[in-house]
Amino acid sequence: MSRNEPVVGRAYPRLPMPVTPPTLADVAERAGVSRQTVSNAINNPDLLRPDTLARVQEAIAVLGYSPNRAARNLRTRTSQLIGMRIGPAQEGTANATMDRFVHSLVETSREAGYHVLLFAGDGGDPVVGYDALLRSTAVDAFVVTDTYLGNPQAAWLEERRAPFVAFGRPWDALRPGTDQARHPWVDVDGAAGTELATAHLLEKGHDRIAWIGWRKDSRIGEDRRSGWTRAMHGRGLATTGLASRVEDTIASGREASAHLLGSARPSAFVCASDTLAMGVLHTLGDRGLRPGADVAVVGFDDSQVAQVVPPGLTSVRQPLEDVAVHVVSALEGLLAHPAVVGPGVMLTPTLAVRGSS
Amino acid sequence: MSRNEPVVGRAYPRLPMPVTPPTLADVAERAGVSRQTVSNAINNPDLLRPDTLARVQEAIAVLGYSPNRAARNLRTRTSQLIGMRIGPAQEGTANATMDRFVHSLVETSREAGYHVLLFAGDGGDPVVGYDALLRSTAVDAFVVTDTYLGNPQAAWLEERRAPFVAFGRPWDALRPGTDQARHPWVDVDGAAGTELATAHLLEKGHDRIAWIGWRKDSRIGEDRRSGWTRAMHGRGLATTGLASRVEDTIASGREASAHLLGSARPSAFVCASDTLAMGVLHTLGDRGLRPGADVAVVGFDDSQVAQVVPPGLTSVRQPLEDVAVHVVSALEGLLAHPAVVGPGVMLTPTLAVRGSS
DNA sequence: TTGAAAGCGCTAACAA
DNA sequence: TTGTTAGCGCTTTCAA
Repeated sequence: MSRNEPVVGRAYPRLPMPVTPPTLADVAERAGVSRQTVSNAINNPDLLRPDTLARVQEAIAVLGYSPNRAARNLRTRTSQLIGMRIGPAQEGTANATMDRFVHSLVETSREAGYHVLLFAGDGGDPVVGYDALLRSTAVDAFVVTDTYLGNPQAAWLEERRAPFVAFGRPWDALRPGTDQARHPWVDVDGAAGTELATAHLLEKGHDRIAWIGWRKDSRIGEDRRSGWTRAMHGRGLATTGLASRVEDTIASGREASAHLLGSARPSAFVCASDTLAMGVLHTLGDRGLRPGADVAVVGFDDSQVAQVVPPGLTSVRQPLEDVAVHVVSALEGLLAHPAVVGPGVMLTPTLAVRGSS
Repeated sequence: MSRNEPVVGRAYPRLPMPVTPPTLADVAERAGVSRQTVSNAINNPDLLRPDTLARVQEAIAVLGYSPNRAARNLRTRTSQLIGMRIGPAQEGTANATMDRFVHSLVETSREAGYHVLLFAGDGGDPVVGYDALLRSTAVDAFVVTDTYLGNPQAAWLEERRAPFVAFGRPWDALRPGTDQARHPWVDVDGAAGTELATAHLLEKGHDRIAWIGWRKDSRIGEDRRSGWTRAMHGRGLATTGLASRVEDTIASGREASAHLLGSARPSAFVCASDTLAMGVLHTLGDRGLRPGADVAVVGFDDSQVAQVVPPGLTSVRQPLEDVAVHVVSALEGLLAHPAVVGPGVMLTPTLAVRGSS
């Protein structure tokens, strides 16, 4: 029952686009059939006799017809649009996960017949943007990417029965008594990533591996931290005095690493973000230490920064292309069967090894 | 004549959102007026008597009404959507101009009552994405960002009389006999940026300043290069042997700078991109030279990479927020008066000075 | 397998 | 100042 886009024939000389695009009626007249038959040719081609179908398709090709979106949307009560909120660009950090994800989402959505509608967050109330789009039925569903902030969006959207898929597990929105969330979600196993990073450093012979992460109230931060402790403890190594929890800024990473180098004297750092890892690189630069050769550093996110900074920053890479694929397929399931909420999807990151380790 | 979004009252207890959102008719019934009066209350509030308006607004607030987008779009033949093609994320480079621009565009569009619809480029024909959206009247206009590649999009869109504004001057699409383009455009003066960068280095006492730019067939590259030569020649300094034209990759920048350091022995580099500048930083790292202290480096784009790499990469910054503002206002002008094409807008970049110079 | 009728929710034009 | 009528272009009945 796929909603086929009209096939644009190559053999037919296409008429120049008139001021107002052709409608179903124009195609019907040219093909000598009724409007419904043209509609069927597009949406249910199996219903037509082959010769009728061919005649209609020729008319479609010649006229360059494509169904008017607004009319179709009005009639079918869909928009083929996925809404995603995008915050202001984060300058002065290495954070670009969302940008990379947007690219993947756009590509994946296209294959599913959807476009991505971007909207800005209102400075004050984070929910107004969602509300406006929802009330006006401007989008079919949302992709929510900032569940981790403890934002009320997920709960708010659930209450409205608004279709959405979260990129980020529902840290505290599980159904009572189950491990099932009320909404579909896709996430990347951060702890597995940092465990991978730590194991990599252990293999390289490091045994004093420090952690620089986010403040304790960050669920993601604590999750990523747990991968480091798990790997260390698994080797019987202590972590006392080797951890630091700070803001996600270059300056904080710089300070934390300077402090740790003076106290616990680690030979390697695992960081909760590339931003923090870049802070470590600053400290090494200040002290004339060489990343990789003197002190190993691993970041998280595999940002452009990690890829291009000399001598290359080893970093945990989230499979954002796969995330997008799972998000879109969850979205399709959600729109097809609104009542059914499938299980969450947890993906495993990889490690991009570069000069810094 | 502004198309006001309905005011959401705080004083009125909002009814829970029903399964199907309220329509104009629901509001009309509740307010005891006709549907047209409700429509006027939203689109032409001045036409209503204050007490009627208040009654309607109360009903709107209580019901949480917002006009159905599809119906409005169908009737007004607009979509309040701006289409923008987004390519795949460029990994392994420092190029993120488009991402930063998208953020700015989304924010600016919102103020003008538009949303941004992102679509992916078909690998083969770059025009199919535009074509599909145009034929189905899914967007009101496009923002085209890759005119510089010599892509046929601008000409193609012009031929279709599709409304669009280009980010990037029309390098070879000027009207015959004039310096006017056939379409509105906004661009940043690259030559002014590199001239600024070169002048900055000259002030710092450098006189052997090298250029690493793109291949000669890149109009943007040659434009940026001209700012460097202008500044050098303006001080009576020769540029012979100080320039290199390569691919826009880290490796190319690395090789070119290594070669130049061995031949012309420059004390500073001006680069056509942050990617190339990062290549220079790689070479300096290889040779134990300190950016800023031993050799100065300036990039172009003020990417995240420039901002966070130690000791900070001085870089030419494009005023993308302003670009977005001018693009959106050109778009509004275009949609209001399709026949009139205003003059292009050229903006001046600034220099973000950091440790590398 | 094809066609006729109805209506999605809104706004423009006109009438009262 | 408010209400009535018509119709944007499409798809979903239902009838032929």
